[in-house]
Amino acid sequence: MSEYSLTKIRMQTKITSRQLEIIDATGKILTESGVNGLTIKNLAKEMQFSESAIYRHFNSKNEIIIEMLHYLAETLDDIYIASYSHDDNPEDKLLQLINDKLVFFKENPHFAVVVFSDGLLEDSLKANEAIHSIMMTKQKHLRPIIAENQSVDNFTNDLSEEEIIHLLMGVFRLQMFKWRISGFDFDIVEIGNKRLKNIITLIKK
Amino acid sequence: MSEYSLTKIRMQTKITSRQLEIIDATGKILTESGVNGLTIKNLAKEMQFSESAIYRHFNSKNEIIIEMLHYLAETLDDIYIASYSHDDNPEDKLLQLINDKLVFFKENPHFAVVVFSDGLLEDSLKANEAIHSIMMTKQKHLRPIIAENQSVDNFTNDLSEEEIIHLLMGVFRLQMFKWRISGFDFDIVEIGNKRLKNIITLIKK
DNA sequence: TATCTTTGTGAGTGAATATTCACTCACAAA
DNA sequence: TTTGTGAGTGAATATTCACTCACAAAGATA
Repeated sequence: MSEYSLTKIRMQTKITSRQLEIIDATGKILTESGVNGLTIKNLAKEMQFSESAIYRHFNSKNEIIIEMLHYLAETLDDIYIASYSHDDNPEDKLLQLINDKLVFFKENPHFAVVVFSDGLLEDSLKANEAIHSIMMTKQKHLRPIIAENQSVDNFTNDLSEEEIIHLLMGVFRLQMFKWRISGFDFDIVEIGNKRLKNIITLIKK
Repeated sequence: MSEYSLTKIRMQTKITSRQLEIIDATGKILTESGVNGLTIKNLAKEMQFSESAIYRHFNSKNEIIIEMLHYLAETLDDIYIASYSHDDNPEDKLLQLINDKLVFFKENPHFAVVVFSDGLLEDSLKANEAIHSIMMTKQKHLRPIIAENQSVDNFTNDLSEEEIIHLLMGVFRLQMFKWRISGFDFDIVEIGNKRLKNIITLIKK
């Protein structure tokens, strides 16, 4: 395997375990109290140490958010890679990919919040960048699977690859949004998989 | 001030022209600087008068946001009502409805931001309520049109009414999101209508 | 003319905010 | 034994926040 295999080139933003804890706490606060609740004070309270200690691990509040988005992007990339199998038929590949992603969000609901909260940063440039990168990651993994399904005539060619991806992402984003504003009240894995089946019903030849 | 906002009882929250200007400015700021950029100071700067003058027209910052959401909900409702025609065939009704909505957002891009920004308020109760109401409004108008299309066998019955609506809303929300982070760089009416055609291709019998 | 009413202002206020400061302290390497 | 370090602390900082209030200009009204 080449050292420069596409999927592996993301640089290891080495994150300490403490930093990860803080990122988790950030997510938790965002989940419970929204954007305005995310203050260093609340973060310190959640971490059960002083406000100043936060700055031992991050240079600024913005950095925390950006690091969180990067971490999420990397983690999702890993999930997509892990769920990839050469053996399955292309439709099962899609089912597997989506299911794994749903399970991840079920287990880490606070990340569901972050994906939708734009306007998190004053300097929205870097945030948009990070959010964009998350969307691109998903697209990167989805694209070949859709293409394969189309080429074996399992999915329709009435819509382009890109259009089908948009459809999928739109439906899932909305479902995640509903999940979130419901207070994570239902089983996102179950409902999410149902939505996928719905779409497959439509795009299957 | 009693708020019995069942679907039909839209009380005329009489809004002055000055208030509307402030609401517009609010949307503009949200678009450009995100949630954290929305301060009374910035609002005053945008309005080109003093901070205290804002309080001549609204009692609090929260009130501005809530009033903005109400105004948006009412305006959208009006648009839906205006676009409704008894004569058209059910598919054209859908095309018309979506097109009118797209045109509205094209002309008022800053409102496109608001729809996605939850966590706008600390006291998120009323805001979430308002956002929920906007989504319900759309659903209220979409539902009978979808149902009619299904009942005349123009749209598939493989998916329920609700599932088709979810599909539509998901696809449009994502498209609006892309529009927004692109800096409103493309013609949302054109692309949006294309997306609708895509979906119709799939759900048409 | 005299007096409301509306809409603006400038100068404040206390609270909250992110960030910095000087400082401990346990621990480990030299 | 000395020295360096990572990880914590409480107090202090400057800034920003939403909001208040006494006051003024200008119409409308009486």
